[in-house]
Amino acid sequence: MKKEIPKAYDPQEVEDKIYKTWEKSGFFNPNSFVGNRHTCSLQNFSISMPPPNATGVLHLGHASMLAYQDLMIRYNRMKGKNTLWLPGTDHASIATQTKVEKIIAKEGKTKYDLGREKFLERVNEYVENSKSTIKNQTRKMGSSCDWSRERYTLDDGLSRAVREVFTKMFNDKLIYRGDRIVNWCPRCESTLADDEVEHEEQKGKLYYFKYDKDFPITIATTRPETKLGDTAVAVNPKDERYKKYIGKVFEINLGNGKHKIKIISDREVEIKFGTGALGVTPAHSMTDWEMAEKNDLEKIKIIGEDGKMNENAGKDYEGLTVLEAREKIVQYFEKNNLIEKVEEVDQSLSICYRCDTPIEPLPSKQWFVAVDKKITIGGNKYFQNKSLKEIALEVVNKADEKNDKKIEIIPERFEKTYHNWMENLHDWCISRQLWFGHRIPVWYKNESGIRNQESGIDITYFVHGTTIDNEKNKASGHYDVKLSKLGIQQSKDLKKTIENEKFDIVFCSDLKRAVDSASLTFSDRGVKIIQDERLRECDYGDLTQAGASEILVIEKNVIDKPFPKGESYKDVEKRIRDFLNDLIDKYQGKKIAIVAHKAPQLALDVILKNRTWEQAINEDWRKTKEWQAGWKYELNNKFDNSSIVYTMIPKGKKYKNQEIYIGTNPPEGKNWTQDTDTLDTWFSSGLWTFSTLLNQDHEKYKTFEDWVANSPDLKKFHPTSVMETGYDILFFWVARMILMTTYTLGEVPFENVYLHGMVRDKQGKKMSKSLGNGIDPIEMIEKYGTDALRLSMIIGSSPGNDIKMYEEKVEGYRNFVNKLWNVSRYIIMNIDNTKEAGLPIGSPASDATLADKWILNNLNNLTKEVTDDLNNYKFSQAGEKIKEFTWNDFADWYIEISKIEKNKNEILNYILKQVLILFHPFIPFVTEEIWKNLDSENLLMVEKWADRDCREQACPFPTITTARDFEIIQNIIKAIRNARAEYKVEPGKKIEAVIYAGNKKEFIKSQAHLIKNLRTGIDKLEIKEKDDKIKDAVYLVVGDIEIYLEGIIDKEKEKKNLEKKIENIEKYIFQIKTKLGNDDFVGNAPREIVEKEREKFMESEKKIKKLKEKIKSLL
RNA sequence: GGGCGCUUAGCUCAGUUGGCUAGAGCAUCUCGUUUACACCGAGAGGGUCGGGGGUUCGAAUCCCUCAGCGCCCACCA
Repeated sequence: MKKEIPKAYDPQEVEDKIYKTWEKSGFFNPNSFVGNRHTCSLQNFSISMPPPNATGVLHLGHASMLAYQDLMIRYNRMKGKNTLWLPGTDHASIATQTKVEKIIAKEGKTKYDLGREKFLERVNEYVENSKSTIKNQTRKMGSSCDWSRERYTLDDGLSRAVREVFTKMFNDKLIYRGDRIVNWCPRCESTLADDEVEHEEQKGKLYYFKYDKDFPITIATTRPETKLGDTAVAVNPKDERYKKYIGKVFEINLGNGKHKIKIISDREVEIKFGTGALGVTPAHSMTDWEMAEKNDLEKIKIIGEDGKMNENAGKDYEGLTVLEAREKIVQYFEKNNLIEKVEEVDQSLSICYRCDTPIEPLPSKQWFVAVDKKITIGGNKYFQNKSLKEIALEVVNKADEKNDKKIEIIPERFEKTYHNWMENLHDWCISRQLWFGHRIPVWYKNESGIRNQESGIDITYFVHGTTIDNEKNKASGHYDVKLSKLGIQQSKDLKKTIENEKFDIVFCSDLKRAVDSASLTFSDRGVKIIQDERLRECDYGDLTQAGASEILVIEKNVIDKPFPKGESYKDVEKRIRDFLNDLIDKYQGKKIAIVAHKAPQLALDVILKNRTWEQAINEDWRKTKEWQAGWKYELNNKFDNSSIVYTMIPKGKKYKNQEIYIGTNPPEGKNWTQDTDTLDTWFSSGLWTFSTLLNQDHEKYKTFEDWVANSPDLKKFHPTSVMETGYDILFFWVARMILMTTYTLGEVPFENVYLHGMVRDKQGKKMSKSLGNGIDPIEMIEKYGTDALRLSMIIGSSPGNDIKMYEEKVEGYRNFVNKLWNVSRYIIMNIDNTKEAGLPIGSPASDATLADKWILNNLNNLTKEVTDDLNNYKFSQAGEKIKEFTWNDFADWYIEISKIEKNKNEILNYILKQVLILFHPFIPFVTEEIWKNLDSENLLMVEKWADRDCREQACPFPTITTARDFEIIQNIIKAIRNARAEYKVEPGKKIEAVIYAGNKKEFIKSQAHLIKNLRTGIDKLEIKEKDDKIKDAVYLVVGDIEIYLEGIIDKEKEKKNLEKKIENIEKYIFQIKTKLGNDDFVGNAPREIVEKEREKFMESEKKIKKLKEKIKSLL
């Protein structure tokens, strides 16, 4: 006994240490791994780790993905391949932004309160945090990925790749900007791609109604509120009821002004549904939009981006939420007796896949990727007058044998799913109105320096009422001062003046005079007043409270240079610009009132009216002089009291007229502003396999082509070997990578796709926080160890099928890991020579026992089968086989035998090592730790794989196939044990046995030591050739061998036993008899099969004869 | 509406191209302190392979059909 080894394996004690050893070795990085290459071919093997979202923590889904990938990586590394596993994280724009929004909501804030910049700071802070959590947890799983190559989708290099590809696609006319109906999530305030919309079955009401009394057709709808935007009614052309109306136009009024309804025909309309007539709402339904396109109908947008009805819906509805509007219009219909009936129906509701908010289809101007446009790209073998969709279909097509670079999906059935999805793919909307993500590399020329917006925002600016300071001609700056009596009156007057004006929202500066004016003017109007400190008066610093006359003189001097301790007009301009950009982000198409001060108003002149500061000040002076009384303006005729109306961007201004620049870097020159939209997360994820392999010092390369050509990793590791991921993101991600990569590089992103299933709970339900049925992988690791967790996810699962997880399962594998540990503990503690297997080849051959040959033979078969299985992605089978071998053959039989036969150090050591090698990719920690305890020089992680390809000598011992022979001995032993249990022989009691072995006598004799000593409790064993007399003993038959156990017989029991055995065998014989009696079977079945049946028949006949004889003798 | 998958022991699953009396783990029951391991060992019971039909000498396996469950896609207002 040389070493003290703990009785039980303690994963907590070893895992972190082992991981550190691996990391330190540098072997995660293929550049520094030279380990065992000499025996195997120098192929490359690479996997891009599907980037976990930079949000939250690792869940079981990640754990299973990591287990599979690490398994493949470790296997291939041991095979001697140049192996790279590249880790990273995805910024996951919408998921992350939603998450951070929720966090700041708890602080009572919205993203607008923070502003774009500050909000993004918060997001990045959050991302950094969860990134490090995820990284640590990835390590906990034992992942042997190359951390030196870790990437993040928002890295500099990866971001450039995004801009490069966007630009390239734009130049190839694959990206265009279109005014189309899109999926809009009112909560995220962003568009969504078609597949980011989920459908939920819901009960809904189907209303049957007429637009008005004179309208001849009843239509049915589940969304009455959208009827305010109807411009047609569609009927099936074959529908006799409505044929006469087709082409006619009716004028209706739903209370939002008159509009025309044209009766059109469309084959898509189902005659049997509802009334067979469909109200067409072009702006708010995907189907209707297409009909409108075909029929050239007007598209009236009545629902805004905030999910509320807009002015097109009419005065009664404007500002109402969709549901409020629904109620209201139903009331209207009821009042006017227009409703025929209301039906309960099941409908599918579209919701956002990130926040479950109902989706509004809206027309909007967005960026799209054209998937059906055929293009030709020089040097790209795929794109020769082909579309993205066509190539994506071609590349995943088993039937197409000619295609040399095709992608194989495992399991195969998902290729069908993929095709089905791809064939139905529409142009992909890639712009998002999110803040977090890659800004779209598009710049607009705009004199104001503010992003152009088509829908426009109306700003009505009110300077606050006269204050006490005003009356004294004092400059107030940031000093809080009260309104004078006049000021209060002015504000009240203004309230009356603008009585009929509707504002969506009011902003005021947070200084008292502005707050008071605003609340006097806008009280009781049901409009929200928001204070914003960016609207404050210019801070005049030391001049605050000085006489105004002085300010007037030197006002122009404050343009660039602040007064001491104050700020300049340029500073004011800056904060106002900032404020306006916020408005643009949130208040598209809204009418806004601002109540603030003079300087901010001048800044608006500068920004929106394109004045210089000098001009603005001069104009202001003129006005002031003209009217003498300080703070009244009448620049716009609309109001007669201190107001100015700005329309930030005129409505309907077309982008065609606008100068636009698309490129990787910002354009030269002034007044370019970048589009504030960001790109769909999946756009950057689509580049993941190659953007991560591009050189990170990208600045060196001026062109993209140059950059690509000078990235050695890309050459070496791309296409990646396997893409391992869950089937749930086949479309989101896998499909997009195929689209984007074949287009950009002219090669596929990966050669194989391995899809694993979803991890579910014991009942097969999805794990979720709300159900509380989730299992935390880290908790499992702490309790049972990483290896146990890994095994419990790999064994018993098949590709593409969901896997059920529960704690007992992990516990079971923990037990196995401990068993392996104890196997090694026994061997190490009992073996003198554990040094490297410089095993003298052939030396133990001469005295190799049957058991030796049997176990070695089994090990050889195991090695071959496991290698085959792993090559064919049959991970579960491979793992199960090793486990079975280890536990059953090795531990339960062979080690026990070694205690009897002795001197098996070399073989025990050899088998243990082979098992460790085979098992390492599955359970890296415990195997590495045992390996270390064997005083090995190298890490197991880089040990050569166990099969013939990697080792000169797969097995140093001669192995003859004697499996059958050993099984005879096993069966004899099992039969004796069985009988002992059945006859309740006391454990300690020794028994005597006689075996009649016929011509196997000598063979059985040679193994008598095993029969005696392997828990059979046999004291005296006689082995004879022929059954000379039947003794008064328990009788057993194993094949053609008969066994008598003496001294334990209970005649009644023995009789029953034998009878039962006879019964069973008779049943069996009957089956074989009918088979053999069937001429068709004998004539048609393969000879071997028939022969086997005959053998079985004869054997059973013999057996039954013997048993019958035995029964007779008992009587 | 279209497509896909699943249904094998009480539970979780194996079962390769049809061919050894359909297997394993957990659970149950009976024994057990033997040079590692009770996170263990020795044994036992438990299944008309969802139902029905077909192809075949032979079906858990291939085909059809029905039922139940689950998933994905789709513009049923």
